[in-house]
Amino acid sequence: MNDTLGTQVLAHLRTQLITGLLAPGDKLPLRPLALQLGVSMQPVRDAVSRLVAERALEVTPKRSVQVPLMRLAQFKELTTIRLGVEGFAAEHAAGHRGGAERAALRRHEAAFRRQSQRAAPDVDAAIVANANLHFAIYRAAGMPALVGIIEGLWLRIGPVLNLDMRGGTGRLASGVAMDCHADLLAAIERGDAAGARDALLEDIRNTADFIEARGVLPTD
Amino acid sequence: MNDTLGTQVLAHLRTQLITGLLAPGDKLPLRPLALQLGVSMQPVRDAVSRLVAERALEVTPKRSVQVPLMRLAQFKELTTIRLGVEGFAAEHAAGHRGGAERAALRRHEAAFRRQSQRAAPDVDAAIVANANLHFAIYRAAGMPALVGIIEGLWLRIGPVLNLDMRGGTGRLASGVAMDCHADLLAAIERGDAAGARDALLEDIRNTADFIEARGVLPTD
DNA sequence: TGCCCAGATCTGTGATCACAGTTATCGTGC
DNA sequence: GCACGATAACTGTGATCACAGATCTGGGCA
Repeated sequence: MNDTLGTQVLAHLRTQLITGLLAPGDKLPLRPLALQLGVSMQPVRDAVSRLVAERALEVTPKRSVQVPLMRLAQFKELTTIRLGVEGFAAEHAAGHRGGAERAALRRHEAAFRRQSQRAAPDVDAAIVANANLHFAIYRAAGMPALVGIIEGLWLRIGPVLNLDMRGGTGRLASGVAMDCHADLLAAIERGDAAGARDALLEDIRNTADFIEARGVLPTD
Repeated sequence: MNDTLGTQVLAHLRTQLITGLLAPGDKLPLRPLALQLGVSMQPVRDAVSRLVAERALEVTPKRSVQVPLMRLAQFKELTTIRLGVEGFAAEHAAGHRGGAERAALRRHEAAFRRQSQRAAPDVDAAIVANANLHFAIYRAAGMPALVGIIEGLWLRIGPVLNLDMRGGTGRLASGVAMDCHADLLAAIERGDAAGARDALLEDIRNTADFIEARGVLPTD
């Protein structure tokens, strides 16, 4: 049942959104999209409809589907929510210690660190490793519904965050994310809920501050 | 643009879910539903598709759409998430004090109290007043995206909570919810973020404990 | 050369049909 | 009377057409 065409189209669009391959403002007309993916319009309608429900896409009053533009205020709001919700998840993840997940955590952290330290980082690989690390932690909280909520947040903020990283602004090389990840893992491994939360909050805040400082988000 | 048929069907189904008129396990076949609402299958497909995206409905492997059954573990998980997310919203609502919203808050609280104190409460009115009160608070936090997340949580847990209340189990008459609401409003009016959070958490916990004690949720 | 208005083309929405798979029902055989 | 099997009705999914409204394009006028 998960292999319907609509579901496949959905997965395709989700990864494009989260990895920043689709930028805010990009139009997604149904018919050309269907043609490009080799399916009829109906599965595309289903997938787009679901993403519109999660506000990962929007249909404008002018009858066109696009990746929502994000104003600075909305970015700050989503960041505040992320601090609350993802911080909450990190606390619980540290509480549960993530048993079997520990190895995966270390693997993703190493993958991200490897890209950060390279002279010419593979941005795609870094983005994927970062997402894998974060979601491995969130899953360790043992609350699938919470992971779903966080996925919704990433779906909305992903185009902004990763479009920026993809632009090659050198944030990766700064290594601040790397340090946060190290603190985060250490806190989780010693079962320090408050420490894990704080490390994660710093990671989120650093990223958000960097984006905001670039001043590319419209203010009105 | 908001007045498409699909959006109208969506609104109809949402209220039915939140108010407990649709119970877990209820089937929602597209064709009969379309016939009943006097529209074609397509708008119903759109609406159902969006609710499936929010996990407020699910399509079984056997090809039928239904309100998801909820196991005790899932109920507890959703309750934990509500404690985290709605508590977070209450904190921020108290921080912002909710200026213009204060009057609305008191009005909804009064409406709920009125029904609770009646010998024969109007369950529908009480459910609506309770929802209005909670969401007026969440809106006061000034984060629309957060309100959307909480709506998603209520959409999933509403069928369980309000189906129970609708069953006439006398929880309304006990007056515990009433007391929590009073504490909650008092805390918000004096700008006490921690107090507002605690009062809300107690409200959520009381409700959840009551449902769990009834033992109607399957454990496997 | 610059502006504006019509027609062509594109947009999402709604409706309808075909199809494969499931479920229910009813008749048949024991 | 009961179990079983075929068939009919129903399920969501995919495809396609019609339609109203927005957008783009190109030609004609000032």
